[in-house]
Order: sequence, then structure tokens, then C-alpha cells
Amino acid sequence: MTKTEKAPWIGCPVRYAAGIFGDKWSFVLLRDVLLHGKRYYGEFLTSDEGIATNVLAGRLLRLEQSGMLTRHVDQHKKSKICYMPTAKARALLPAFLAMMVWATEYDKCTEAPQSFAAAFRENPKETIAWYEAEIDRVNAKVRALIV
Amino acid sequence: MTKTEKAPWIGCPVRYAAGIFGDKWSFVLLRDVLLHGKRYYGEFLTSDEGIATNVLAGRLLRLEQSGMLTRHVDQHKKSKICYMPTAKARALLPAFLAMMVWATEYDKCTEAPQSFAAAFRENPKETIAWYEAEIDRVNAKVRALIV
DNA sequence: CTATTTAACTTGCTTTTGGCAAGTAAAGTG
DNA sequence: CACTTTACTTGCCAAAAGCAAGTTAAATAG
Repeated sequence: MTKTEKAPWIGCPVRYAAGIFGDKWSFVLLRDVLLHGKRYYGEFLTSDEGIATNVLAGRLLRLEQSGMLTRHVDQHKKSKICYMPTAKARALLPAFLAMMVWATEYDKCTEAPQSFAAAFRENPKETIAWYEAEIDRVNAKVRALIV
Repeated sequence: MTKTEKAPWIGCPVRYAAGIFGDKWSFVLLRDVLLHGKRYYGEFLTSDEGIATNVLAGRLLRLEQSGMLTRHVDQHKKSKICYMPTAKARALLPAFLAMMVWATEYDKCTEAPQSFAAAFRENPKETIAWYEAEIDRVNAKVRALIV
């Protein structure tokens, strides 16, 4: 590739999103961080879907490299590693919630309450703010351990 | 597995979404259908990202089976196959647009204009309606060929 | 009517990635 | 000082992706 050539999809926002979480495990990990308050390697490993430990290590590294997570040693127990979502990851919340609304409508087996979708549609900003506050709460709690 | 056992992630809306478009190529195909007005095999094949023809065939089948696309023979040229987005696929627009807003903010190479993100944030409903109308326009045009 | 082209796939092969089991290293605990 | 916990790494096998070539049906050209 010369300097003037470039991959033609560079610049496409959907392709950018797909590059960062366009695979099953990154998707699930971001859900765990953003929606389930998980922060530690062991917590991700025991998630219901059953990610393999080598794949988990790879995905955490990739999410770190793409600026979605930061890696911290827990100061109270130095063998534990805390993965914190960045502002960039937190900013994905609206998109994730929109996906959840969609799934709530079309997945017959969904366990998400219909009230969630209704609340989001009626007042998305408030719903987003509520989930953001949850993330901030977990972050504040965990941040005390890593300084 | 006995009858009472079940995969514990059944019911998770994010997991459901990941199962349907939680991979690079499904992601890109849905973008092409929802945002770029593509409807034919050949159009998908020549997309900038360069999907392999066997992978494309597999993904189109999967998207059909998961109720995102319907397959139609073009009546004016019977060797052409038209893939139409279902209501379920169309309903993903808000989530895709939210992702685009996110990428517009965090991808330094984005070619999406900042005005798009601004417009969406200011009046999401109107922005969504505009893109929905685009889909409907393409559908109406193409539907004339497949009846 | 035959030959070529277009369009949508399929097949076979190689390379890459994912899944699983076991192992390791550093830190903390009894 | 042995044992456990935590976060990985390594090696092996299976599944999926990438690539090139082939196939089939329909349309078009001569």
C-alpha cells in the first residue's frame, strides 16, 4: 500500500463499531461491564455464556488497546486485576440500550421486562442517565480499591 | 440436557442481538441494507470490505432464518435475487444510528459529518424517521420488480 | 439456435480463529 | 511452609474464514 491508497471502509462508523465489538465475546464483555457491573477477570470468566480463558485474555487485551477498558492492579489484593470502562465505553450505553429495546420486542424468550422498553421509548435520556449512574456507582466503589 | 435445564443466557437481550448480528459480516450486511440501500447479492459482494462469496451466501441464509431478510426472485430478470429487510431489521435502525453517533465521536478517521451526530442528539426521532423513509423508498422501488 | 455473459451460488483447499484441558507464576492465606 | 486464589499461557483439535475455481440457470448477442 502506498501512502495515497487506503482501505476504502476507513471512515465508516458502522465498520468502526464492528471492528471494536463486532464479535460475540466483545459484545458480551461490554454488556458485562456496562450493564452487569463486572470488573474482574474471574467475574467475566464465570459469566453464563462460558468464555474460554484464552479467548477472554485476548479480548480484554483488544478492548484495552482500542481504548474501551483500562487495566488496574487491585491494591488490596495484588493478584486481582480490575478492568474499568473508559468514557468511550460508557458512551456506548445509548446504543446498547437501543439494542435491548429492539431485542425486547423481537425475542420471544426475552427476560427483559416490557416496562424497560416502554420507559426507554417514553424518556430515553432519563433511562440512559439511570444506567450511567449505575456504572458510576460501581466505578466509584471499585476505584477505592485500585488507588 | 433435560427439559428443565436451559442455557442460562436465554432471555438476555444483548446476547440475542449478538447472536443475530454479533459478527463482522452480519453487521456490515445490515448496514448495507439499512443505510446504503443495497438489496442484491452482487451489490453485497462488491462492498468495500470485500466479503468472500461463500461467507456471503452463509450470512444471507442466516439473516433470512433469523427473520431479518426475505429472499425474492426478481421477476424481470430471474437470475437476480433480491434480499429485502423485514420490519425486524428496519427496527434496528435506532440502534445502528446510536452506534454511528458513538463512532462519530470516537473514531478519529470518521467520514460521517459531525452534523449527523448533532442532528441525532437534538432530535433523534426525526433523524430516525428520515432514515426509515429512505428504506421505504428503496423498498418501494425494488418491490415493483419482484412482484 | 448457438455462444457468450451475467448472477448466484457451491466446492475444495489453506489459513486463521475458537474451544477445551492442562499448566504456570505471583500473590495471599492458614 | 504448604495450599489456595487469581490471572493468565500453552498445546492440541475442531470450526470458521479467506481464496480460487467450478457449476447452474437465465438472459443476451450474433
